[in-house]
Amino acid sequence: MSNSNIEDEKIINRLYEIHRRTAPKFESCTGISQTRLELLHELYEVEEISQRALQKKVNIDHAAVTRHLKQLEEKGMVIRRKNPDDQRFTYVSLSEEGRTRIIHYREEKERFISGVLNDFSAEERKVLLDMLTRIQHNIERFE
Amino acid sequence: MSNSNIEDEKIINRLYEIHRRTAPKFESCTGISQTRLELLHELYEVEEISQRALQKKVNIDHAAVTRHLKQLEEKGMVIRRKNPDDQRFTYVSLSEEGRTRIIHYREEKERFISGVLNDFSAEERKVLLDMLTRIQHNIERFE
DNA sequence: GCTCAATCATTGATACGTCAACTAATATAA
DNA sequence: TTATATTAGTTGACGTATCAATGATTGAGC
Repeated sequence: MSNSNIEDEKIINRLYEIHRRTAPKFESCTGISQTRLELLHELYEVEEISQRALQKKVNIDHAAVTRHLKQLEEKGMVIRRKNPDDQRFTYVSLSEEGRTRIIHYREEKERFISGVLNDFSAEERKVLLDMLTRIQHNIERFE
Repeated sequence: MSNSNIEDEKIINRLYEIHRRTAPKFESCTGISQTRLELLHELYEVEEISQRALQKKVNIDHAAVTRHLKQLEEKGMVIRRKNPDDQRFTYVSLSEEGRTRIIHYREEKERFISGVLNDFSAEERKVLLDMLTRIQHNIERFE
């Protein structure tokens, strides 16, 4: 196992560990999970959207989207209705309550992110985002 | 929601998405999950170690460690035995088969990592690892 | 020596992601 | 128009992480 790759390995391991340790703290800080907030945020930006289109935006599995939205509906955060013109589609929108509460969530998220990146200069943030984007592309190209 | 934070938000979202998309591909490429390979790798480096010490090294929850080791034991990859001098401790070691098979896993992991970082210069890798390490520290300091 | 605290391991409940199988509705093409 | 394919959504099975509760063993203080 060559020497240079030990460092590369650390990169991959760090990426994994960062995720594992971020997820619970994100939720305890903001009061909502990252994925759910992302869903709400997409809904915040539109009037109404089909589940399918929403799923494409957040890019997680259909099944997960269905379950999240079902629970968000139970909590009164979102509203779902079938498209009368094509009953296959379910349209989703933020409820009034959802639209109110997301503001608070987003503020907490901002604070959380500020903490995570607090010692990063603007330039560093740019470089980091660029690198992560490249990694993401590299991963897509597998198989 | 201020403008600069949109970019910061992308960083956090990328980190999350990278993990989500890496995990399944890592496993399909190498034939084993990242966490399990990490466990095996720690075992590879020692003769025998207590579950507790192993857990501290890989830094995931006790419960997860127990379950992984139980399954790895069922597959004949590791051997577990109680410490006769202190029955609270369970010692774990790689079986012969485990010791053989990890070599292949590690090779595949190396290939995987090479793909993920293929367009990164040595300098970039260094910078990236440094940044990720800083992020990790920042996350630890929460709450 | 006996009780209480500490430590390791296990198990249960929960959360969230994947894939695969299925249902329902619509589009296509013979 | 009727059979077939496609598309959206749901559900089930599974993997793996977390936290909380429990069991078992050992250590410490009285």
